Formats: sequence, structure tokens, C-alpha cells
Amino acid sequence: MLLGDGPTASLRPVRVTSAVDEVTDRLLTAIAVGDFLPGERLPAERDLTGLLGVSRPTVREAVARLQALGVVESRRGRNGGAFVRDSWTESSGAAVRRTLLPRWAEFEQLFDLRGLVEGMVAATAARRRRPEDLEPMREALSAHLSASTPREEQAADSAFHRAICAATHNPQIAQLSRDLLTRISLGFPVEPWGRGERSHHERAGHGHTALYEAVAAGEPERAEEIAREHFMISAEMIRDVLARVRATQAP
Amino acid sequence: MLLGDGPTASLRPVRVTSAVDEVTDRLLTAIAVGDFLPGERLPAERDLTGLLGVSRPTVREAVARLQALGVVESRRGRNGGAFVRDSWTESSGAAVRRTLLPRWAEFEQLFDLRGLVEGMVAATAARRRRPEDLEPMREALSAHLSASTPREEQAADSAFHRAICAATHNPQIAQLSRDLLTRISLGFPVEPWGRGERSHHERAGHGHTALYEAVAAGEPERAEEIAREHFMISAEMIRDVLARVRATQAP
DNA sequence: GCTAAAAGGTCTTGTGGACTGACCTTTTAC
DNA sequence: GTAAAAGGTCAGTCCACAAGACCTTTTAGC
Repeated sequence: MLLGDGPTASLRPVRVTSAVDEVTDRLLTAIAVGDFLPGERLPAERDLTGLLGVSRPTVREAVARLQALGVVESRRGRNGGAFVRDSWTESSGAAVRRTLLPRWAEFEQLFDLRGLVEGMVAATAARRRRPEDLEPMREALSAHLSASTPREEQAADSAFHRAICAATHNPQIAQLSRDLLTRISLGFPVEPWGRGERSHHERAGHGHTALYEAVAAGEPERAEEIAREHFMISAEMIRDVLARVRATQAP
Repeated sequence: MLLGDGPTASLRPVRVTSAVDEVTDRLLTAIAVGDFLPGERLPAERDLTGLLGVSRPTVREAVARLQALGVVESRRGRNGGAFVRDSWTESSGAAVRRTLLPRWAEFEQLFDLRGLVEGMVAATAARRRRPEDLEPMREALSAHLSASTPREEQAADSAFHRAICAATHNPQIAQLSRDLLTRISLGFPVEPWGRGERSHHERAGHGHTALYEAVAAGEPERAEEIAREHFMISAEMIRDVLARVRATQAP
């Protein structure tokens, strides 16, 4: 049975998505998610043009907005480009206050949903994983342990998560997981891999290993439990950041 | 921790969403989902203008596309409008073949995902429901039993589902569920409440009651199981329709 | 040190989609 | 018979985006 919420739900005002808005969101997400760490450079404008399938003026406008937000800094000349600012969290503190706090409740709900979905993903992976699915997980685990830079660690995190999603044998699940991540990151332009990353690293490492074991052993309930708790930790981390922002809020 | 899929995932080509496309999708979804049953009339163009927040030419273009697809039929004069055609399934059989079959695998995955998500919703509702959440479910159940027209039955279905979602106390979950429904409906412009609806009605009725009992009793695992099976039935129904379409496929 | 390449910065032009608003035509309830 | 309620049509305007050329700044490499 297909269930709807009535005409009122389907016939809401449409959201006219501007190309510039879209590109701005994409770049902001990529930065917030850690695809581009502080000090790193975004692809050249002409490259972004190709990657994103939009014209250069559009890319430029989007980058200009990021610069206005204090998130990136443009340098000219050879080897120039848009560089992620070292402390773009503080720079955009005002933006956070403006855009984030009014939607506090919404993000609490998003975190909750993400925990539930990732639990579902883990349980499904534990049910459906085939022997050959486990190899990538093990690789990502060892890569995580031997990671020396934040970049490597993040790449390993990402690879592990992808491996779990792949074990569900349903690409749509990976898509959903990524959509949720995007929606959360969009609302939280704060560095997830900044201060306090060390202790997080340790806790996350244990979580990864335990999650792997549950999936490998084919124990859906345990996998679900571990994954949910794991993502609750992330939620707490960002709640801490938010609390800091709130505390320093201008009157 | 927030996990990404690497820059390649975030920096994909953007989708330029045309307003006309968006409106067409909305209307098609509303019809496919049963918000407007065969013989019924869509809101007047000038009303849709207000509902959807777009100009009249945009609405007109979208309606014209639906007409070209054979989904609606426009009548002029007082009490005119765009009427859903009685047998728009057959009329759009060609469109189904063109748009649907190449993406067969994708929809199999979407059905799978929907089953999983609805299971998650049911389990969460069973965990979090409060006594006052049960009243709307009971109401929807009795409305479902006493429904005499497809419209009433569908309204009851919808109400019951909404009640379950509400019991999770997380509006984002309801949003996710609706998004999934939309994505599925968009791909399946075939009437979900047409032939074979009778036996479906009976099976669905039993499922609803059992689901209610599991949620009321606070048994997440049972609720999840019932809900998942319930939505698998829907999936089978649509697979049947597809199989028919496939069988009559022109060489 | 020169030079050329690689980047950002600027501009013009063209195009298509969407909004505004008015008006025409058909049907039908009263 | 008439007015209202609907679809059908049209012209004008605006704006975002695309395409492309060109300038300016920096620096790697010789």
C-alpha cells in the first residue's frame, strides 16, 4: 500500500532551486564534511565548472559567498585559489547563530533520525553481508588504526562507512545515508574534525571494531545498537560545539 | 562523527530543477498516490498557482504535459478543469515502458529501502509511543473498517500511517517516509488502488490491526516485522502491474 | 632574472525560463 | 439570459545562467 498525506502535502509551494544556491550548498557541505580541511585549496574555478556542470560566473558567485561568510580566502596568481580558512568556525560564528539556533529543534530531530537510519543500515548489513563484503571493512579498519593525519583518518572513516553500506547490497541505502549527512552538514558549518578530535578518534576506533565484529558475525541487533550509539556520540560532539556557540552568543 | 563519501560525491553535477518539471512531478505524484482519483478534478489553474507558488503559465505547461501523457483531460467552461482520466494507466502504458523498465533495478531497491524504513518507523513508534498517541490510530483503524469508497479507505490508510509516524515524535521521520513515497510514486504512474484492491484491502486491514497491537504493546521487533512484511505486499502488488506491462510490451 | 603557465578578476553578449497582467472563449448555474 | 467560473491566448518584462574573450597577478621552471 502506498500512503500519502493528502493533497495538502503534495501541493506545497515548490522550491525554486537556484544554481548558485545549489553550488554554494555543495561547497559548504564539502567543507563542513571535511572533504577540504583548513588550509587546503578548493579545485580551481575552471575545474569546478566541469565538476559541477555549471558556468564559471555561477561558480564564482558561489565562491564569493563563501568568502563573504569567511569560510574561504581567495588568493590570486599561479597556485592561487580558494583556500579554506584556518579558523572558519569562529569567523562564521555569527552565521551559525543566525541560521542555526532558530532551527535547533529541527537538527535535534535530524540527529535522532540519522542515528536510527545508521542503526538500520548496520542491521541490514549484518543480515545481508557476504564473505567478500568483509574484506573492504577490514582494510578500512587497519587504515584507520594506522592513520597519522586527519585527512587519512577521515578517508578511512569514510571507506569503512561505505563498506558497511555496500554490504546492504542496496545503493539506495547509501544514497539515503549521504543525503542525511548533507542535510546535517548544511546546518552545521562547524568543523567536525577539530578540537576534541583525539578522544573522539579513540572512541570511534573502538566503535568501528565492535561494529565490524557484529556485522561479520551476522548479529543485526548488536550491530544496530553499536551503530546507533556510535552516531549518538557524533551528535553529542556537535551539541557541544553548539553549546559553546550559544554560550558566547551576543545579547 | 560525520562521514562523507569523498569530494567526488559532494561535487557531482548539479541538477537544474525547472519549475515546470517540479510542478509536473508534484501533480503526477499526487495523482499516482491517489490524492486525485480517476474522474476527479484537479484544483483550478488559478488555485494551483496559489498552492504551488508559481505563475499560471508554469502551471499550464505542467498540466499540458499531463494531458500529453494521457493522464488528465481538460474541459473548458464553468465547472471545467483538468480531470483525471478513468484509465490513465493504459493510456500511459507507453510512458511506463519508456521511463520505467530501464530503471527496474532502481525501483526494486527503492521498494526494499521503503520496507526497511517503514520497519524502522514502526519499531521506533513502538518504543516511543505514549498513551495519547494510540487514540488517533484506533480512530483510523475503525475508519478503515467502515470505509465504503476507495477515497475513504485511502484517507483512513493515510491517517493510520500518519498516526504511526506521529508516535515516533520526530517529524523528520514522517518527512523521510513521505519522500520515499514520492520517489516511488514518481516512478510508478500506475494506480495503486485499482484492480486487486479488494484482496489488498483485506490483507492490509489485518496488517493494520496487528501493527496497532504491536505498537500499543510496545513490542518494537514485532512491529518492525509486521510493517516490513506489510510494505513488501505493496511492493509485490506493483511488481504484478509491472509484470503485466512487461508482458504486453511491444517488440 | 625572464618567461610562460596557472590561477583569479572582469566584462559583454545571448538565451531561455518564469512572472505579470490583461484579455478572449467556452460552458453552465442561477 | 446573464453572469460567473473555468480554460486558452498573448505580449512584455525581468533575471539567472551560459559562453567566451580578455586582463591581472603570481610563481614555477628555465
